[in-house]
Amino acid sequence: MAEDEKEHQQPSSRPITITLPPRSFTETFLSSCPPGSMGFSPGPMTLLSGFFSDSDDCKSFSQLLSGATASPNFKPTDDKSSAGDFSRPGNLSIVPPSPMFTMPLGLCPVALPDSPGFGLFSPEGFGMMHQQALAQVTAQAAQANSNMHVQKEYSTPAMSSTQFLTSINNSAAQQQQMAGSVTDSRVTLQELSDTPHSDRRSESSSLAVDKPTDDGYNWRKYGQKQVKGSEFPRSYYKCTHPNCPVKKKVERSLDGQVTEIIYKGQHNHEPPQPNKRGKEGINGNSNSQGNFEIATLQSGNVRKTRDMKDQESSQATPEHVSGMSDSEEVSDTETGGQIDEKRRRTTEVRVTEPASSHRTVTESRIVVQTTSEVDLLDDGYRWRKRKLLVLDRAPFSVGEKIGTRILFLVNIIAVHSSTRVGKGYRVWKGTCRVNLIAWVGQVREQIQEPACVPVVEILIDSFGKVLPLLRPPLGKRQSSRKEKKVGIEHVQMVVKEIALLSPPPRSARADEATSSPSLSFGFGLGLFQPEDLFYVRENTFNVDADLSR
DNA sequence: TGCCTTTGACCACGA
DNA sequence: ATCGTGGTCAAAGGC
Repeated sequence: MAEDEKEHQQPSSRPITITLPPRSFTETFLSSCPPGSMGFSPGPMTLLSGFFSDSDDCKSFSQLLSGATASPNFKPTDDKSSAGDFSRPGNLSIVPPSPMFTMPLGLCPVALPDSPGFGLFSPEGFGMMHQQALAQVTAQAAQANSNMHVQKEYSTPAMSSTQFLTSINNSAAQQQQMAGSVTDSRVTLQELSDTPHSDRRSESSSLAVDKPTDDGYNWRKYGQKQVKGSEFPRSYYKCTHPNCPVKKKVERSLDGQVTEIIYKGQHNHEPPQPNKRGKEGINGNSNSQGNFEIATLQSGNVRKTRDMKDQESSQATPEHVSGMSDSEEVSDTETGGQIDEKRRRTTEVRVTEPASSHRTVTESRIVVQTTSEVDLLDDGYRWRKRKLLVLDRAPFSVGEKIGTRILFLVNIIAVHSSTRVGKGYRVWKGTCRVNLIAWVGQVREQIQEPACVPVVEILIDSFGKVLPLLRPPLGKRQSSRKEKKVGIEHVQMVVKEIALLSPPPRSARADEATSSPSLSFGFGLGLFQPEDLFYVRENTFNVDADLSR
């Protein structure tokens, strides 16, 4: 890179956004999925709506929330018995599982392949799905598809969700996630849950700045260039698999944060096994980034690029995710190497800057990663951008079916207090802006261990990547065979709408955001309802201090 | 030794 | 035809 270019590089201040698929797609997708059959995590809010379609048609996020809170089953969790020793702030409401929709246990949204609505997880297209999905963001997201068929695919050795997530995580996180929250969780869930947090932490910390995000595939960098209009250099990667045409462009800020990822093409192979992957694939950093990517993909952030306009090839691509008509059959008979790249249909999963804070779910972009800089959005408040948050799923012990649980990934904008409720767990009280991801976690069996219910740990490495902590406090874990990890269907949603429902406190006002020394920002994940206030001190995320076990 | 990154040069495309 | 820009190549070097 030229020196002058380097000089132009500035610390990252660009948030990562995810481009969501057109609403029409999600709607179509949702409508095609029978209630209760969704086994993946929806991505965009519209997907979430779809989940509720059996009881409510296409409700807005707010409506959904309202519905959730209004549910007969809903009530603030003031019963500590349901939360173990959690000292949950009074206004930190926990939304009881709702019967609105159910999901098969163990299904991981993101990894579910072969969804009618999403071609991403088709056996042949899974790889690409993964990446795209990554793009969609795991944590966030996306996750996709969903039906029993998907479940079946999901369980196959070739692409178990765990593997998928693992590869992704190994390379990254869900938040990604938020978008990071984004997660294909399947992978991470298991892998991460089996990995000591401390280890993960260290791994994450070692992430090389210029390593491509780990999305389960191996990449070779073949170029880097300073692109006009972008303050960060763009790196070009090719999938190292022979004849695989997939490429991706990654833009990173100087501090290594991914600001944009664009995938092109479709893998014509399955992700390499974890043990065969490059170093990158197994380090924590990769994980967090991978999650991010996954999240992105899951969120359905696949969009056609300008290249698509003249690409007539019918090669299978994740276009289903991007809103292509189901009728658009894709024949995956050509390999990337055999196809002129310029002729191939290109699908990009892009993470770009968010536009307006008022954008709704129907809009195509979601912020999945941000920097710590304070940005003035157009909603009258000043918000501090945070980093990618990728979460997988929460640990649940299961008992009898109780319904659906909704988890929202929230962006804490002002922390009033945080209470440590057991080792590794903390309940935050504050004002949140759920502008990143929303997850829908479905718990079909009654939670036997209250401590596992309401709180989802969040681990953030030194790079600001959020890694999912999937296990309940060790002391509360149940070794019983009855204990299962219930996959939380990840739904990437634009939750800004929630912020509107719950105006930021004065402390969050733009005029105070930068002047108030007590103002902190962070991420939190929890059961949420519009009026809830979540406060998290930024230092709450200090892994060493709060998440060590 | 193989794989990967770096990086300047080159190419294609559109205005 | 020229220029700007994005994307790719490929030699050199690093790990």
